[in-house]
Amino acid sequence: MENKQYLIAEARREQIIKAAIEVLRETGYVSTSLSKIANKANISTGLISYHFSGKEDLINNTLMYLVQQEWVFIKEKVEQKQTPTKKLMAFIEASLAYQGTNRENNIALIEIVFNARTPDNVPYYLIEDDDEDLLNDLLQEILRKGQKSKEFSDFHPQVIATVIRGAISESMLSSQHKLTLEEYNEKLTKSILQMVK
Amino acid sequence: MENKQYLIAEARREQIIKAAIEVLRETGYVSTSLSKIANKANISTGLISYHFSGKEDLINNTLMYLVQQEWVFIKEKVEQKQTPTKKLMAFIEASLAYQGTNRENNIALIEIVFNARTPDNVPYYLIEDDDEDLLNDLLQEILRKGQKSKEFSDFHPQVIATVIRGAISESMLSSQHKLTLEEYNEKLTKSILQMVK
DNA sequence: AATAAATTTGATTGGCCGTTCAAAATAAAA
DNA sequence: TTTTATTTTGAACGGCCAATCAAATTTATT
Repeated sequence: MENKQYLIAEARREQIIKAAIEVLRETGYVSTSLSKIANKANISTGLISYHFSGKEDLINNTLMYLVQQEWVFIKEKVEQKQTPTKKLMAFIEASLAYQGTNRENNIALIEIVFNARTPDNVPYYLIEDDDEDLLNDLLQEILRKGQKSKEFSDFHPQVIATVIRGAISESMLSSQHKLTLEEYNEKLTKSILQMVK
Repeated sequence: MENKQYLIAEARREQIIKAAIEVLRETGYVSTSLSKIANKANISTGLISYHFSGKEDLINNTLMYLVQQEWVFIKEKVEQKQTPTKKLMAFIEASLAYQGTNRENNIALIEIVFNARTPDNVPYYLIEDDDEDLLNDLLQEILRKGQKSKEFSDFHPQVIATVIRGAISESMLSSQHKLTLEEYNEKLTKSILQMVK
């Protein structure tokens, strides 16, 4: 026991969030309880209630943490490229890469999005967060600029954005193709470009 | 109270399944309990346990019922068309139409797929049911035949199938585009054809 | 009509849940 | 050091859950 036994609040909050992510992946949302999270983090249950106003608050903070992680990773990769075509390719590659290397985070995110509901009982997966979906905005901006520069053909940007993001999400779930991440990325990118060019 | 008070077993089972679908949509998987389902169906909780071996059994039967409903609907529409291109268009249109007109069923299906886990704790959404995913098989067959007849270009059928199904799933969730079902179907089909031709 | 089989009820049981809170431990401030 | 603020514990509470089962009701058979 050489660790500092008490961490300041912010570090403790992050520790709890990380424990929540682990438990979400291991047992699923339905079986995720505060006592399991507390156990995973080696703290008492009461401490979670001290740092978060309740289970819902903890879940929401965990979701924000997960969304932020993915956003930062993908945004950075996209910004390194200059042309819309290259940015689009970077977007796809980075999305697949993030899902490949942060599988635990992605599963936790799925568990939350498809389970949590607002106080008035609306599932998170049906919420239209027009202003909060940063990845969607980024992708749409790439598509629009590509159309302006004539690299891309004339299509409805939101529809194509939906197709691309659907393809990325689906590929995380269905591993029915027996391809490596690189092979899959190459084939997916080729088809998407065929569609937008 | 003019209904027959007692139904035979098969009818009772279906009644319970339909009540389960309603409760799943209204309250979400997490809050779905046998007593709520019993209440919705105006029967006692014990009766559910009499007709199903447990909650898990009921959920699995509900899932099979939902998958079957969608499968029959789409399969029929596809079989009415002759060429791979027309079959593909019918597949997309029927998938979107089913989701549009059976929203309650689709939400219940999502709630189950993203929550239920096998006894050894594998989420349903990660199971690779190679032999059980009839819709995937149907779509792949269409794509392969289209390649044989030279209507479609040379691509990896499973990858494209994943893209198409992802686009369809995603479109149910993200209604960020403000298009009608018909408009969306038209634009989506156009883009998909651009990709496979 | 009498008996057997199938169906339905509803109360009960034991278990896990999220939250609360007084008391203890630690850290910070004076 | 003394005092105050922050952090942590762990037990206790009320609530809902899935499952069980004996008793009651209805249907089928003889």
